[in-house]
Amino acid sequence: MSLRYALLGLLADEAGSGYELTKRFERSLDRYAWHAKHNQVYQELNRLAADGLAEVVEEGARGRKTYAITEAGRADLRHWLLNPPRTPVVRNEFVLRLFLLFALDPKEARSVLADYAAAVQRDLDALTALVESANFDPHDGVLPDPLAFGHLAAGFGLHMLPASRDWAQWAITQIDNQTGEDAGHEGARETGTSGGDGSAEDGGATKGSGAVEETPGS
Amino acid sequence: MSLRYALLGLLADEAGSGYELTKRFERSLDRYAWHAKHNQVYQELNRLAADGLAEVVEEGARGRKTYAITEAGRADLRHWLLNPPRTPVVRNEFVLRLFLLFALDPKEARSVLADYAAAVQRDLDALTALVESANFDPHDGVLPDPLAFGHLAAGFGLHMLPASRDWAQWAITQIDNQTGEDAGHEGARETGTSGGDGSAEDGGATKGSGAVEETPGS
DNA sequence: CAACGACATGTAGAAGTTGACACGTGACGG
DNA sequence: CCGTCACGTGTCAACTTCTACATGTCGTTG
Repeated sequence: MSLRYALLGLLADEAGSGYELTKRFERSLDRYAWHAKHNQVYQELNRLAADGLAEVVEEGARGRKTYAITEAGRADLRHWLLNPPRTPVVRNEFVLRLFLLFALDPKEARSVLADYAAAVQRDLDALTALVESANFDPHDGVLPDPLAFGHLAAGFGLHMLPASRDWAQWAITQIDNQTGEDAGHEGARETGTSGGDGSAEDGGATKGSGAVEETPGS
Repeated sequence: MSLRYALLGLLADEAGSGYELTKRFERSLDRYAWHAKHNQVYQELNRLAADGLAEVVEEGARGRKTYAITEAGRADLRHWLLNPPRTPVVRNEFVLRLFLLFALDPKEARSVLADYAAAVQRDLDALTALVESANFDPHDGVLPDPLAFGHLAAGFGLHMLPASRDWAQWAITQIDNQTGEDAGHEGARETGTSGGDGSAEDGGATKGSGAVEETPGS
């Protein structure tokens, strides 16, 4: 049912057509919150309209239909937002891959982590640039209104991306410490596999006594 | 196909039965990486065996079948780990809900955020306690081996949970600033809705000029 | 030894998601 | 005015996941 509420949420922000909503979906929710394809969006909009939670408020060129949320839709969305389930579903193929890295040998795992950290850094740079340019088109990214949809999402990225990158770098130091300790003959040299560019290297951190360390505290 | 690789990953760590793998799944992958139900696990194990990626190495009491990964399975997993897709799928009902908070009025949104921050803090406390008790049963959580599965996952939690909590607190200050500025008559009082306990309140932070601020830098 | 709860594995149908394809429209350049 | 490309909406079959149900076992307790 999450897709339904994702769409109701977007409609609560502003009415729009399937095509337009698909684009907004990709811009805002897709990365961290929820993924959906355009055909799913169209189908769900039809269902939303059938259930009276949204309605067609305009029909334009090329069969374009603009949907708006109804009062019933707002009430339903509100109820969903205020009643979180005990165990929400999380599916993240990124993270899954990272968690399973132990199945590779250390230098391969190190390479994947370095690539990941670099990619996260690129995302972060892009987001930072977007946020700092502070006066964007409201339809193109973050809104100036601090309560608005894009603002919360941007803040989320600005908090989570560094943490994600730092974790990857921490994991790299764990690997380096490990290979340096009990396999000192092939530890910390350039890896090469899958095009790692080494741009995510971390200085320091040569301790490491076995337990989890060097993590941000509570 | 992610479930398939999640299971191959767990099997690469250690052989196990469907029941046991389901438990390991819930303990390790479920929270951040991938969610699956027990019946899905059993079905996928059958398919894995049919495809030669896993095999039954032992049949015990109560029809219990212990599966182990095969060489083909290891190769397949390795290939998957080393070849990430351009756009992995992310679905997180938690985050979706948080992103759509703008559809509530400020005090309700504030309450949900406070609840969320408190819940994250509880998770973090639990994880910290687990990690600090440093000598757990290897089958019960984090392994002492720094490269091992649970270790990377625990480190992930220790990095991401504080960021997540901090984001929620940041969002709360954004709401407080907003309501304090242009609706000063009903801004920062106790909310009550859905049982917020206020334990995640943040002192300070009364600035706020419209753009995204007070976020960890690059 | 009967009852009971945790263990352990599964099936069936419905709902959600994916990937590929299909088809008409409007704008714009040549 | 013709081709082409982005726009815009949709269908369909295959696959994945969810909810609910079904079935039997082992160990413990009364």
